[in-house]
Amino acid sequence: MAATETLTAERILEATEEVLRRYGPAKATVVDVARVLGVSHGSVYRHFRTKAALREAVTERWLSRTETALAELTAAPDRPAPEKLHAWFAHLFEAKRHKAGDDPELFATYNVLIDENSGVVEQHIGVLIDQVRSIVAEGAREAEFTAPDPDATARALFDATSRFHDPAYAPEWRRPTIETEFEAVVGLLLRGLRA
Amino acid sequence: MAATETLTAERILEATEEVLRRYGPAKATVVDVARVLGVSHGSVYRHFRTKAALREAVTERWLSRTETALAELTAAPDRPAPEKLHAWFAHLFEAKRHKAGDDPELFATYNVLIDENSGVVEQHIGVLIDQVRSIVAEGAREAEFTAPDPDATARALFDATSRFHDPAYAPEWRRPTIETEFEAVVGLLLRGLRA
DNA sequence: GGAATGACAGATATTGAAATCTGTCATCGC
DNA sequence: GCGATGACAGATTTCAATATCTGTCATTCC
Repeated sequence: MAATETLTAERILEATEEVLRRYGPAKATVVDVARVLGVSHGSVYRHFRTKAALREAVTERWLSRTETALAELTAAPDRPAPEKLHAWFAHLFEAKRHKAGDDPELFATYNVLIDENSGVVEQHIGVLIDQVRSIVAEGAREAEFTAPDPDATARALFDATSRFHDPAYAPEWRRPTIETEFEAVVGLLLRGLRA
Repeated sequence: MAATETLTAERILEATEEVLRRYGPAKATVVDVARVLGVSHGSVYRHFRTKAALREAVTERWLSRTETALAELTAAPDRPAPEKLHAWFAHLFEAKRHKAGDDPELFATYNVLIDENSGVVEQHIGVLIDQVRSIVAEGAREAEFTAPDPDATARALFDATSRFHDPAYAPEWRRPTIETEFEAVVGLLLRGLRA
């Protein structure tokens, strides 16, 4: 009713994302976020203890969208594990590349978090590796993969494909040959997994 | 005879390396280098057209030491290709890790070059990939490897092991589990190569 | 004659003062 | 009573003046 809806964490996150998109992580301030919401910056601090916590929450939400999309792929039934694993990495690569290209400022925010050693990124990687582990274990169960230690194998797969999902390589993702290079690496890894 | 030997490019490189080691790439100046040599900075410019060229020459020399050591390994006769490839990557990892740990300032200089998109680094990578290609081709000849396109395969191997030689990951090379992770990745790749 | 010098202009980096921002909290208003 | 406010202190960033550095070149010196 009132022109001012109640101030929720969700609304603050929305506004923060908008401000980050517009100004980037270097210029965005908590006062900017408060201004967008038409409140004082003190009110923002009622919901997020620090600016870093706010930044983390935005990134967490942003990363969880990728996690969810990949989780669906992971859970898909009746699909051979090798094909599934290939599709999973291709999708991850595509998602990261898309984010780097279309949301450069939010992507930069994500990189700030990496430098800060925030647990959010570590956790994100943990979730992703766990999805890989799940596909590897499935492949081993169906005797398509040899993987004595699915956990270590999943991590190895993730490490070996770093060039295609680690933000440090984002500038290289525009090269026209990058798709071919991706296929060469994933092809080699899948061969290595074969039972 | 004279207290002052003639000023050669080699002597300048030596002095530059010393200065870089002491002050790091951010603080080292051409005047510092000249002071170490007891000459005016104008004399340094007689041998190197710009400061960037000097920095490049130092790094090139530094990188070529690694290239030479690995070339010996590559050329070793009577050694199975899989074993050779494993040793090659282990040696590269060890060399890079050693440089990052023992020569942090020179390592930082190397990273400056990467940001400058200097051809020196690209060339270094080219030389390394060519060595890998040579081992892969040898393995294919001896029917130990399946590698329809040794060049693409070499690049894929290099890409897949980025985490263990790309300076961007240097901070991670202190983790105690890194060796295990290296072995997991290389093991998987060697399996993928097997004929 | 040819290498070395050092004064110089323009570019880059440093510094310190002023402005802005973060995070707190006593107070306000519903 | 409880969330919102805005004044405030300390931390951080910005900005402009100052200092240093890079790269050139006319001149010096062997």
